[in-house]
Amino acid sequence: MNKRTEKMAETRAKLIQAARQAFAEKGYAEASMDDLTSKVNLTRGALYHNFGNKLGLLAAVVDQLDSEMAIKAQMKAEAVENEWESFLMEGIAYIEMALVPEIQRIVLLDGPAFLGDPSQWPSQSSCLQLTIAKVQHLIDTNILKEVDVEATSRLVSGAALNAALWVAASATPEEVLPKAIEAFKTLCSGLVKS
Amino acid sequence: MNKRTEKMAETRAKLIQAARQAFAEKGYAEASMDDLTSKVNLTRGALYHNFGNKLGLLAAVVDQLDSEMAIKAQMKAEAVENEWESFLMEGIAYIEMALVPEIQRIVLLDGPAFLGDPSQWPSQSSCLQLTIAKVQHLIDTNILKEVDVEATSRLVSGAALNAALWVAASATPEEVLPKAIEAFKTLCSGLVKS
DNA sequence: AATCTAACATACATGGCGTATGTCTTAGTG
DNA sequence: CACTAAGACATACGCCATGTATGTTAGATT
Repeated sequence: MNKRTEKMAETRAKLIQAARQAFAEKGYAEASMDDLTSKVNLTRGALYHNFGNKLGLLAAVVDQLDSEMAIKAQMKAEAVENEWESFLMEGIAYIEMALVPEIQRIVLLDGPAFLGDPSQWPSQSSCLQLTIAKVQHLIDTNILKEVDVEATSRLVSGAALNAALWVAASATPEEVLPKAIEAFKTLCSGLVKS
Repeated sequence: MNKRTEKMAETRAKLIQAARQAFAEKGYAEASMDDLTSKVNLTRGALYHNFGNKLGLLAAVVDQLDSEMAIKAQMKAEAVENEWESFLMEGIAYIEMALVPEIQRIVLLDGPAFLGDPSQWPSQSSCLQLTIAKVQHLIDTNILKEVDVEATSRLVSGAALNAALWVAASATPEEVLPKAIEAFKTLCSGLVKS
């Protein structure tokens, strides 16, 4: 049982890739499963066998994107020495990633609408978990006020994502992005111990 | 041409009301237009005549809810003397309203997913406009730092809405709500001039 | 009063999802 | 090395929902 699992993993990957493209372009609701499967020379049969239904495919796609986002954000954050600056950099990384149409459309818009609250997702939203860990650490090291960890994390990530939606919808994203980042920093400064 | 427009306004109201209920219960995608129209003794004919298509109906519903939200938030905010406290109260009001399933599902989840970014809606999102005006005023009166108005407003409202999503998804909303409010206040404190 | 407009209902066409069934390849077994 | 069992995927079908095209009737216009 080697050649079979190998091939199955390949078709799963193909379907997820096709779905990423289709969902990003047309949105989850308008994406046809016949279309996206045939683009990788498969049929809906493969899809239902591997993912159960259309929502299962969306969940798989969201999971993959979420993981990729968390990795990138962590890398960007780790590149900064200062702990507080590192925290801010993570948030800024989310804002910037949320500008990518694929992420915005699938993870930020369709994801919550069709899969429910991100914290309830199977992946548990790696991004959110990452932020929670970081906030906890900053509280432990006496940098942040003693706020509620989960609540603060949700507020911060929510602010970042919403800022990104605004930037992306604007006519001149390149011009407003720095403003969003600046406002984000200012807002977050309310969390630091004085 | 009086009795006709009168009756048409009535059917529009009936359809919007039915849609509010259907969208809130099943979500926009899963709501059947045959079902919701027949619940008020109409057919899809009335719907397409009045709203063009299913998205048109959603837009009308969102517009109505958004207006109601803005009014409520303003009332709550006006009840507070201190300008800064009043601003916070507005945000808190949004958090609390976002706990109402109807608002959460339709305005916060399905709205952005199917209609796009709220700032591009026909209603232009009264809630957002309200926050923008308030932020501008607080900057003018030298209470807030000189941040970018739009960016800050988006961040603040985004934080509030995301906090609400978290509260609503939690097992014990009554217990987490105060935490969310507290965290919101702390976060916003970063905006005040020191 | 006659006609015309428009609000709404009815009927039809299209397409998508989900499931049930079929087929073929691969892994295991004597 | 056949033979069988199972799983991965394709094919075929039914159902339902949206959107549109066509009717029908009530009310406005003259």
